[in-house]
Amino acid sequence: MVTLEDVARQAGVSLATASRVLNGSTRQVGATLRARVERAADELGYRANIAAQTLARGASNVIGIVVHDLTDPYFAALADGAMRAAATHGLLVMVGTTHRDPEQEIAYVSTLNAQRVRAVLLVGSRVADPAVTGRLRDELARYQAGGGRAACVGQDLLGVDTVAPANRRGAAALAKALAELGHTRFAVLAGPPHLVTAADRSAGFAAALAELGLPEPQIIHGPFDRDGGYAAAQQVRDATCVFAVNDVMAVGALAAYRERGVRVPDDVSVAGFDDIVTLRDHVPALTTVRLPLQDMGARALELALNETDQVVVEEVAGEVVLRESVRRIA
Amino acid sequence: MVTLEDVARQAGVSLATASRVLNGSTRQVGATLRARVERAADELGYRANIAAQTLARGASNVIGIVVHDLTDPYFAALADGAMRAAATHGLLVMVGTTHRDPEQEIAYVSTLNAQRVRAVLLVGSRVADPAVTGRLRDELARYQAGGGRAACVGQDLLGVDTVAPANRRGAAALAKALAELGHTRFAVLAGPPHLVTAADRSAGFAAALAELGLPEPQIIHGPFDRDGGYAAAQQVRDATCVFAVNDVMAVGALAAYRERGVRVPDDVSVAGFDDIVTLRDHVPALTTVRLPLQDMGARALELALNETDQVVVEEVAGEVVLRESVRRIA
DNA sequence: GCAGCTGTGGAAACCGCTTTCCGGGAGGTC
DNA sequence: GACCTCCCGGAAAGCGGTTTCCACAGCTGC
Repeated sequence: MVTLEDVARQAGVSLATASRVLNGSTRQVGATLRARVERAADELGYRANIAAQTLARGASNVIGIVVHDLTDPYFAALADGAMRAAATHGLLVMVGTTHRDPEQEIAYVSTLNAQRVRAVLLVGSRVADPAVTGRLRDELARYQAGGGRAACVGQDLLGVDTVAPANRRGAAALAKALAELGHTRFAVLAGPPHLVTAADRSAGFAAALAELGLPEPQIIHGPFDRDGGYAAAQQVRDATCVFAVNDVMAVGALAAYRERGVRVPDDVSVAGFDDIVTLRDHVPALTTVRLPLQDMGARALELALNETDQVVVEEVAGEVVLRESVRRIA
Repeated sequence: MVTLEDVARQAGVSLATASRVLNGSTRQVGATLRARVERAADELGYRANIAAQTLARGASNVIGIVVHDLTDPYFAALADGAMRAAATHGLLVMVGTTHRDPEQEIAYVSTLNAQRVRAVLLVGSRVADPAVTGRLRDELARYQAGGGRAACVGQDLLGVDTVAPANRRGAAALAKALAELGHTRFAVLAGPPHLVTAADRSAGFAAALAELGLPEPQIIHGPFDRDGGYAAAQQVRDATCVFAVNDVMAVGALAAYRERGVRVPDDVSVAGFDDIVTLRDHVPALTTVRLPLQDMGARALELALNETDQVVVEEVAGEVVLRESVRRIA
């Protein structure tokens, strides 16, 4: 491995001069030496050792993003948005996936802290477990005490800058739109009770129905993924409209209905949440609540990089999008 | 930021002892001192500075993965497989997305080299541009000269360990299967001519048809994504069966047909390639060639980590999966 | 002609950790 | 009891950069 010292020797200059030429410094270097150094670096194929730079400068140009599952298009979109934003700042990205294990999330924050990354983005729903959340907060606090910056996409539970999707309001708006179509008997494929995102959407939906004087929906809990939606759909009794708390679950529900010969939307209406782009060609087209996922990811990064001390929480509204998977009923 | 020295001082031991206790060493440390150090580290909330460790050890525990586009489920699956494998080795992952710009790919290799990452995974099709490929090879060679390890998922064009999907053979097998259903007039939504993956699949398909004595398919070039498939499908003339060189394009084609009232598979059969999991609920279900994407990602990581010097190329076979999007014709 | 700048190059301290090398004490052997 | 080993603790030399501080021009201005 060729080092700066090799370059300096080859160019016949000091280490300091070589460093100043090659790795941006405030100091000027004369044209002659500058050219000599550049030529030497090029000839030798010098690549700065970033670990050494990070150590010497006390700051790295890496950010960390922690997501639940990269193969879930929801997280892929958020991560992509954040990564694009990072690229515009010249930052590299380290991605960790927890596969929905909150302990992993804590472990990642610790590791990213050890890496002295410039910022950490926690992407995804919080869990309703004060103990876990507390430990995560501790770990984050430790990281921030060392000068780290953090932001979260999800619920404002960590005391850091947060981009918070308006899950309650979005679900409520969806409930109203569906009620306007004449539906009165609803079921909610509600996901796991401890997942705050799932719980919020479910609660917002139910609250809106209550406000409209409609009967309580049937609440069915289960996993937050496609198979969870598939399984939960089997348990629906006697509803004209089913709300799955995310699109991927809704797709599972649609698959379950299709297999059983239940027609959507003729026999039952189905709606989801998120408006995953990959699903835009699904048949029937999914009614959902659109979230600007890429923007949210990018925004979270900006918040994290932002130098101000006060914690900012930005709520992001969802937009109800009615498509073929629901229909007006008598 | 609390350093090892702080811990050592608080515990009343030397730096060396503290290091040995906290960061795995071959050397033993007595129980008393060990406990003192651990307590001090805990009290102070010590987190090792990995940049310093990397520098001192001369080796990092990070690997780099370069993909084209994380929001494309093909890459998400490959990346996820690689990341899971990395996790079992205790490695962290740095992900870069090129958004299909080959220059970006070269730039990432350079950056990851500077980071002294343990291994680099290049995931995705090569481009048929010898100049670009040459520069990428140079950059990789430089990285490897410094002790870096590299592997690729795609074509064996870089002189590094490679997991190579059997694109030609897979497409050929698909062609035969479709011909067996009675199809004779084919169109290929071939993607961009310079993308080797697309070109191989297209060529393998055409070659198999030729071998069967069937007429040449209509070849339609275009972007490698959903919209590319959508647009290309509009140009198909007079074929009973359309092969899109990847699933995402096939979905675009299906959307185009659906909008125009062309029924699949009644009026036209459609097949893709990859067997993207997220699309398993698509209607009609997509006939395709299954690639074990997660395994391939994981395998590429193993190859990269493998210490042997010889370059190994592993071909991965695809499996034809016939589903509703194709039908037998008279 | 001389004090005082400014602009540029180099020596060396330092970033936080690992690891080699050295030394001293405990235990074993004859 | 002398002599060897082991075992374990600490001092210090790196790892590859950055940056402070100093030195030495060459100018400017009066």
